[in-house]
Amino acid sequence: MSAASTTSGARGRGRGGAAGTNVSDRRAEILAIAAEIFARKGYVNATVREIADASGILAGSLYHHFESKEAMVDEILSTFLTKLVGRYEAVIAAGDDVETTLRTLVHVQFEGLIENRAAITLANNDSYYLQQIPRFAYLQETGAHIAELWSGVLRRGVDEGVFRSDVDPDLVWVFIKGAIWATVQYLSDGGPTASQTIADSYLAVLLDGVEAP
Amino acid sequence: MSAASTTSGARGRGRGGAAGTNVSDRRAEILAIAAEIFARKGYVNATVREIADASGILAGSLYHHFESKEAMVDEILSTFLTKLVGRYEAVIAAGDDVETTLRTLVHVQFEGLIENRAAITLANNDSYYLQQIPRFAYLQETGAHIAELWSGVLRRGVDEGVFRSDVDPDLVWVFIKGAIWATVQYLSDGGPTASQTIADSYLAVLLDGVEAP
DNA sequence: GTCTATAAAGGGATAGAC
DNA sequence: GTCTATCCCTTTATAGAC
Repeated sequence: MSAASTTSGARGRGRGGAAGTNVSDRRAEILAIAAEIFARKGYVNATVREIADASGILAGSLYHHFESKEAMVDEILSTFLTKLVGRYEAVIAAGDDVETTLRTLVHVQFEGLIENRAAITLANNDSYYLQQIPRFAYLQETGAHIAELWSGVLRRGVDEGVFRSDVDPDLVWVFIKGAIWATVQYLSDGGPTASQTIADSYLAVLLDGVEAP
Repeated sequence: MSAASTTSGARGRGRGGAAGTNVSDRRAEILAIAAEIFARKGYVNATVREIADASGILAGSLYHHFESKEAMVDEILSTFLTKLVGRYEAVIAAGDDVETTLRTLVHVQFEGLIENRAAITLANNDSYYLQQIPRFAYLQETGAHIAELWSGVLRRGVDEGVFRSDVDPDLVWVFIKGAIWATVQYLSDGGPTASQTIADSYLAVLLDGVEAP
């Protein structure tokens, strides 16, 4: 997580402007473009020339804004993950009953799906490779932390007799994560269905199963 | 994996082959090594030099066996997919009742998970990118065909009143596929649990949900 | 803040010797 | 069937002009 604050930075030359179009806006703009390209072509296959091109500048000029290609994807992923973990923790801290907590977590997960489509696609497709780079070790750590949050809720549900006890909560989290993240493709493949509807469909299947009542 | 120990020795001309070592064996051997490397590092990031190295030969020599790097991954994926589709179709053709068919499909899917770990990881991580290359257009077509097979079974179950009718079968297939394929990572991350057990855990959740009875 | 120009490295692939 | 040697291309990143 510390990676978020470590981003290239240092060049923050007294900026901190409060209003108006400033460096941060341009940075954010380029970063959003980069995220889309990373998501579409994969991190390794996306080139800085493409990103610069899509941003209307030349490749060399990118390095005025970012330290490196790695720094760009680092900022995209760490920003997204920090936000996501924050939401999860807030939901859990709210202290609702365990089924409500699970329902809310699933909704949060699905909402994030659209809002952060590019970052999630990127995480989906390239985490495995990026994790091998020391700089991105936090991906695995954060993944483990998120798994802990979810399976903690599931375990609590088992303890309270709300959820079935014959299936390993860690494994259930793997199922949930896989199922939800897989819908990213479904959504971008033209599915017009709102994320709320899909979230409810998933909750129906997750809580009660596919068998007819 | 043990191939790693043969690193670039290059002088290993022993051939130690027992009787019957032929071209096809060597091809298959190299292809298996390539699949592991593709799975571990991603298609784009894996280099032909690495594959050659792990195979105990030099990069140029690979081209005696394969036309190109693309041809290697093509063969890995198409072989795997052909086999997988064949199994699905056989299960469906068996004509069991719809719940049994679904159960068997899930088991087939999980069995393939271990047997074809490398190919599935590869499909998981790199399909998205590879699909953009004309040569790999069949990945999308085969994916659509597989989706049809599964959601066909699900639809039949809905028609027969065995499965709930309030959730889109296409969407359920996305959930199922995501959940099962996500366990690849779980399995290779040291999970010793046999695929049978995991398959049954998933079926329990899929059919009846996580709520306590 | 962007451009021109280019360095430095690594990639896939080929030709021909053995 | 493998090695030697190498070509050609693309990539990330840098230096300095404007």
